[in-house]
Amino acid sequence: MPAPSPSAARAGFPVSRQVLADHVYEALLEWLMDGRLEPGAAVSIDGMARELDVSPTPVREALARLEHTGMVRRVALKGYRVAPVFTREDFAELMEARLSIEPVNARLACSRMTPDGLDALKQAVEDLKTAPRGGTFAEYRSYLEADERFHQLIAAQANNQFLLAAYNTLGGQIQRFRLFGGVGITDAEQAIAEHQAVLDAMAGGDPEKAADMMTEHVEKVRGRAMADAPGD
Amino acid sequence: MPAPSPSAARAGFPVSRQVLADHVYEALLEWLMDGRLEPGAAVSIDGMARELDVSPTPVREALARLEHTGMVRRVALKGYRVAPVFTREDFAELMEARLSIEPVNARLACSRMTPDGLDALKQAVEDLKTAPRGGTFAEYRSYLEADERFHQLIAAQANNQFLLAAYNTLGGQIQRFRLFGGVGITDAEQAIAEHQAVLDAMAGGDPEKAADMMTEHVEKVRGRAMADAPGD
DNA sequence: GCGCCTGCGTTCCTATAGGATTTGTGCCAT
DNA sequence: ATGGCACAAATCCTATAGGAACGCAGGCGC
Repeated sequence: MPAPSPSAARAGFPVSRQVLADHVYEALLEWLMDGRLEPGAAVSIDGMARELDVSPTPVREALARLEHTGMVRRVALKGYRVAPVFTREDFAELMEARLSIEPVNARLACSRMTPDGLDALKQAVEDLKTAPRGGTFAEYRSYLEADERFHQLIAAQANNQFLLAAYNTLGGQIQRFRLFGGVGITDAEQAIAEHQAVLDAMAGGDPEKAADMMTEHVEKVRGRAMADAPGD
Repeated sequence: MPAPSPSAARAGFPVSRQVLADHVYEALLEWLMDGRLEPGAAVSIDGMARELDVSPTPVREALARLEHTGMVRRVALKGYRVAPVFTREDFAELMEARLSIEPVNARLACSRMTPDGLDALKQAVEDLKTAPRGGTFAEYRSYLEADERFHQLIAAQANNQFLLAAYNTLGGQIQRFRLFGGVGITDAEQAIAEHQAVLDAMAGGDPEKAADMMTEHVEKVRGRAMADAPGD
């Protein structure tokens, strides 16, 4: 159907070309990560195909991949739904998992840090500080993005493909919780200070301290969230 | 005609029915896990469809899910291949990741252990002891299966969906390494003793010791494997 | 001989069609 | 009024067809 551009043979196509299913995957992931698809909502294959103006086949493939991230769930012969909102137990489990992985990432990232990596981290913290944190979602969206980016960069700098994959799975869930956890951004000052503490330890080249600061950060995030949202 | 028996009206159909793509997924996973599909081998969509006597569509869906486990890799417009053999660095990274997750699993599993769970663990260790460890693959296949099962059970008993998901991703890679790491089973006696030590700590209800024993086990596995397979 | 290109088979990728299943609605019997 | 059945629409699931890209072999020019 997109006959006008049958091939990416134009100058400088990406090193690895993408197919339709990849674009669908990215579109769905973006919609999940920025709240356009709400927890519990049905994700119809045919419906998505109509909306994206593609056939159901690539949508099916993209959803099959997304299922493995835990962000959508499938019931045979019934279809896909966005994973439901976190319960209090889910959140506790997520934080427990973060506590077992992120401090390790921080320690490894610190000992293997590159100058570029450190710059990127500094930029993320800077973005956190300058990001608006107003009431509407569109406002503090960039704040959440910078938060997620900070942790993702550390996982990447740890230079371990398996830990990175494990974190990325968690990261999607964390971001979904940030969006739908019920609480807005009520702890920006403290969170920024904790991020800064991690960054300082990294810049100082102290792996153990970086790990400790990360542990402290995640524990405090857990404490604040559990206090803010006692319901459920 | 009062024929209200759609199809699954047989006695006790599974709570969640399966579709073709699920069967294809399981078949491929089994072939990957028992060595029938060797690292680097091409996994043709059409070819698999012919072999399994289904259309390419469910095969494509199954492979899309498998890609996210890291056991197969996809190159756009070129197809899927079984992930290549582990390099020495890959193995080191895998063990590093295990060391950050499995001791935590062991600690949590110990404090949350159920009697049934403990029985299953005991059975796994028993199976390890009695499994043949002869030279041919078919011989020590059950040994590898019991090994993987032991660790998987602990991850399940930890009662944390995220840690379980993280472990399962690692577990597939671990099993693939056990199969294709180049070394057969040269350390059964020591490995069994280490498993027994973990089990004893679990049975004794000492979470910290369980975690320590697990750490020790993984570290020793790493040490033995690095010594056995110095190449690469 | 070496490099390039041209043709062909294989494979991937997307769209489409049709069967199977679930869900929602309305009617009928109790 | 309530429960159950039948019918209809929407959706999922699988198969199939055809276009597009890749890999390879063979031939041509240098």
